[in-house]
Amino acid sequence: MRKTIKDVAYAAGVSTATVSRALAENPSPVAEQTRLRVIAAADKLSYRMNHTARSLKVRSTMTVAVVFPELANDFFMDVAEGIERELDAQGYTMLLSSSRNSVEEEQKRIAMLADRMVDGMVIIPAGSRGEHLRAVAERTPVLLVDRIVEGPGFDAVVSDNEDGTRRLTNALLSDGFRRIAFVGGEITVSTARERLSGYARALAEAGIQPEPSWICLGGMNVEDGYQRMKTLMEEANPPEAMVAVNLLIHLGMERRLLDMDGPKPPVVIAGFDESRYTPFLPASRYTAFQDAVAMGRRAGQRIIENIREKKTGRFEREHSGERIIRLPVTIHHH
Amino acid sequence: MRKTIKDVAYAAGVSTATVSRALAENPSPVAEQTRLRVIAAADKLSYRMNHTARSLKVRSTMTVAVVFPELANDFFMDVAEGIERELDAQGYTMLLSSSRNSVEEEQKRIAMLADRMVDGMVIIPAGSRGEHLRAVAERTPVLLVDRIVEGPGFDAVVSDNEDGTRRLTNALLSDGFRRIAFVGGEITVSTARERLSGYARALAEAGIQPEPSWICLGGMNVEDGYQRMKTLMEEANPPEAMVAVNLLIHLGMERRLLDMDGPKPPVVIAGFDESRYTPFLPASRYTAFQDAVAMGRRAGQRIIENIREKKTGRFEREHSGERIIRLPVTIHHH
DNA sequence: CTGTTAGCGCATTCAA
DNA sequence: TTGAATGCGCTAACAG
Repeated sequence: MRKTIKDVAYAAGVSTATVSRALAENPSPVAEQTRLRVIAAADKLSYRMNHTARSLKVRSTMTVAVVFPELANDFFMDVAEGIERELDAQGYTMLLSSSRNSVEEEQKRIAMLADRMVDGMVIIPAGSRGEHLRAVAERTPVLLVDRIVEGPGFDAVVSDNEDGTRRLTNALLSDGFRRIAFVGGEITVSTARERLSGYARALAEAGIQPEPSWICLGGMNVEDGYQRMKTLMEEANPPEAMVAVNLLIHLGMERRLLDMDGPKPPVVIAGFDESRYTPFLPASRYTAFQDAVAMGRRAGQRIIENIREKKTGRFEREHSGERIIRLPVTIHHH
Repeated sequence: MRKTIKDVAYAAGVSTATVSRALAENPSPVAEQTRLRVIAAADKLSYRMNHTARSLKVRSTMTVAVVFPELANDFFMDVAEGIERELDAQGYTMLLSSSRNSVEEEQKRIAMLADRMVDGMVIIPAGSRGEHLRAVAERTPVLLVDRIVEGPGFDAVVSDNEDGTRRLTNALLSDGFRRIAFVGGEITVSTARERLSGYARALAEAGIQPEPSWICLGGMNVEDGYQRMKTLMEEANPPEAMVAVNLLIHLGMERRLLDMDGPKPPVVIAGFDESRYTPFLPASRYTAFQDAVAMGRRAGQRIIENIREKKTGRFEREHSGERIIRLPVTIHHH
């Protein structure tokens, strides 16, 4: 059997209360001498605290749950790395799970995690609405990352998406392109919406009226990018350049180009996000780089702050309005 | 405050024991009528079980910890997806964390997770030795994935790495290449070792004696691949083809090719693993595909079996010898 | 079929 | 500075 605090108490010739005090993080009133005796006994027995029992008692697990739409996604995992580093530095543990791009699944996960008494949650929401988050958010600090949901109430750490596509589009305009398409995503997802907005704004500022066929919305996967590029290039007068809403779409577009017979059309793509493979994508000219790890770190700090505020009771008061942190993006030329 | 079992008992006019029985997964002896009353009371109060309290009592958290060297890695995350799906289907929750490629960190993580009473652990070991795993493995089922450690004692789910590089090399040989290099990894990592072995075996079977400079070992990152390709191509009589130990190395090699001035040398690469970007890598001709999600699923099943065996006491007995599952790899041509 | 009782391992009153 | 007692929320004997 695993040793308990009782075993240590017996071995050190003190009470369990004293052991608890001696082994506590924050200095408790214990004579230095007894503390040493307790510690000696503890590691002679290789005692390890039962974290579950402690959690039940102190009503805190020192755990932060992270719920992302999927795991196998470079951007998300960089964010997760950032979060974990920050949490770890503060003594928290990260519990990472996937909502599989389903709001329903997300809701289940969150409920289950709340049952497990996680101290806080960091969520990249699968959908655009946040009703199902509200209930849990009343008891547990919740922080949104990357995407926000409709209506107020949630703190968030996101990128300045509109600025990103605006600058991407401006870069293309500076290069002399005028017929610029936007290959986007579901308008329900905040990032997709904001990025569309930045594109539209840049064109408007340049006095260009986009043709309806230039704006392609819908799914955000590789296949969607492939199909849209196909459709676009089959037009009588196809666009000369395009802005891709994310890496998956971008990749799909490039793959379509790769699959085309005959001479490749000289289209140019400016897309959100980049990866180690970006140098190999022939049409890629500009990318809007989001520092995902940094975003994760900010999120980690933020959720810990919220957890602490809640503990000290300042939570309710200061949370009248939500705080949204917008991180800048960097435009890279290739 | 959150409702407890006591509140439900009071509302339903029964004892807490009855509530516990009525709400239990596995059918307990409760009159259907009282069960209904309890359930009604429970969701009128929107009661949710305190999972921590339950865990303390039943000494099981229904949680499996997964410790990987890093999170931002496509292969690992596909494995994680597979594990999670399987665990989820069986009612388990996955706790994912990173050892940051450090054995020391791995040990800390594992100890911490053991404190949290996880029911089992799935580990991709950061190092080649397993001493630090042994202690925890005596109390908690441990399963290795992708990589194995020295000495016996651990169940594992891995790929048939040797077969993979052997077939990769044979494919290159069939194409007429004779001067084939192996750009590998740390010999301490089992995958790297096994893959080297497959390459060497294929050459030996073909009666070819590799030149010493063809076998490049060491780090397994993009930069390492870059450097090695550079060195190889600076030789007087460089190899015509190469086998890459993994995707990162492969990528580094391609990048070096990309950076070279003048006409590109006509080298061909056969590498382990593939990604959505593989079609864009100019030198890539063959890949050895590992179904990472399937590997994860097998790992998930396996660890759950071990957990159940342990519970039923069969654990110690049947675990005299370890069981290593080797999954086949598929060779793809590009 | 149901209630009573007794802990799981720990932190924290309250006294001493 | 220390110990004894209490209970976090739940389940599992053991009676009835």
